[in-house]
Amino acid sequence: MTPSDSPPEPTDATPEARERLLLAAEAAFAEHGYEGATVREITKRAGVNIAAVSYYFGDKERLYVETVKYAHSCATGGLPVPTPPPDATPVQLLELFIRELVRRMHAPARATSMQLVMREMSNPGKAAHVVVDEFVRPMAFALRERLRTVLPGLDEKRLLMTGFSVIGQCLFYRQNRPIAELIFGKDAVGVLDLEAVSNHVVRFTLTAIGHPPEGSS
Amino acid sequence: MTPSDSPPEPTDATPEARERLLLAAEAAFAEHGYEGATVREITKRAGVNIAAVSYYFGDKERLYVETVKYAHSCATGGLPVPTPPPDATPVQLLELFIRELVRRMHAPARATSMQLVMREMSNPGKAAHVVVDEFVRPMAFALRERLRTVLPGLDEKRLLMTGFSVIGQCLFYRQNRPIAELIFGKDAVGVLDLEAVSNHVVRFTLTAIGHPPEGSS
DNA sequence: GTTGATTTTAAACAAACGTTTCATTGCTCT
DNA sequence: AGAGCAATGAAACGTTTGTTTAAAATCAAC
Repeated sequence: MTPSDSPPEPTDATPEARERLLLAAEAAFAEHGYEGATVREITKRAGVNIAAVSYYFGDKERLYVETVKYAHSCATGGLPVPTPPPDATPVQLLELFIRELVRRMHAPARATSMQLVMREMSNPGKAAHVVVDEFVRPMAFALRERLRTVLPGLDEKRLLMTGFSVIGQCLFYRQNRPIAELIFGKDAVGVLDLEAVSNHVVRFTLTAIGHPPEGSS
Repeated sequence: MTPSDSPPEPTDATPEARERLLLAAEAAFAEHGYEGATVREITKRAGVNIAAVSYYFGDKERLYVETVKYAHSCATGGLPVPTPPPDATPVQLLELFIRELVRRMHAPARATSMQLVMREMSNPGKAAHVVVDEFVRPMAFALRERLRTVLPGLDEKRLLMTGFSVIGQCLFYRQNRPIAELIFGKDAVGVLDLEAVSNHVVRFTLTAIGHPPEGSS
């Protein structure tokens, strides 16, 4: 009958309707959440018939999971963990890692993708473990190992919290920018671009762990 | 007919049905969000008739706004901004402020209240500006002023980002605990209680801004 | 040009949604 | 007791939801 219940397979000859559906679903789910977004709105925005979601994905929930995966692959651009240059001190490695972290959070091109992924992370559903397994956990573990190298002898508990301090700083600008703009004004927050933020987080973090950068005023 | 469109007034003789409705709505909205929670589920959990939401609040949206306000007042316990002791150095004032911030984020008794408020903050809707105006903005401004006292001469941009670094650390444990548990295990994150977190955030922050506490190993 | 599979379409489905109606209850005054 | 008002109850309202149906359209292969 139809390739509905099991995905039509990434046979690489996937029709373009499927892709447009994913694109529209990404925007809708990112903006209104799973329950807030309707399949009618999604299919309308994608320019396909409403039955297409059943045809290509089976139902709304499987469309959502596939959309989160799709958004995640778009947001990360395929890069797993940033590859460090061979000759670099542990502190420099940590700094590069933080800059990469901030870059991924900010990347304006993939804003909606990131927004959807973040939404799923705030309220972990059936698609969360996929993103965690193949993206977040490797990043978190890599950060912890780099911190461990810089801070040998620190107990696991404080090591974990130090990592959370780094991630917390980075996540803030992604998760709470609307509120920050509501408090301090759109202009005041708008000037905090990628470079300003990453410079600040690097300086703040390195100073906090006892390895202040050179020109730390 | 009924006191529906305008609230029945806090005549202090408010019936107990209204309160139960708010309580049930708080839990439902916190767990499933605005669109995900249904008035049937709420009224069922509250043990009242479905028409009660129309009778007491007019419609679902006004119930939601009132619930967020209610949750906010519950979460903050009525305290506006922590009152500092008269004899305290600027750094001590900042430390006390951070500890208060962490305490408010953690407070397990008001967990659902805080969860609902945070959910509204992540996706600002019609109830966000109320919470921002009478709770978040005063806190944010107070934090900035205390940072300004400790760090005189720092330009506004970096002052803002320093505040975001503090808030970002505190928010992390509230907004991303489920994901953190998914990554590192429930046990590893569970041991990070209020005291451990506030001690860490204080030490991390004070060190980062060049005022390390005494016993900073 | 016809066959057969794949994709798209319009229409309909039952279920759940928020909301309203109206009758009924409980209570307080006179 | 009876009138007036606040509160509750059961049932239905019209929409919108996700999903399905079956016919029409598109396309490749023979």
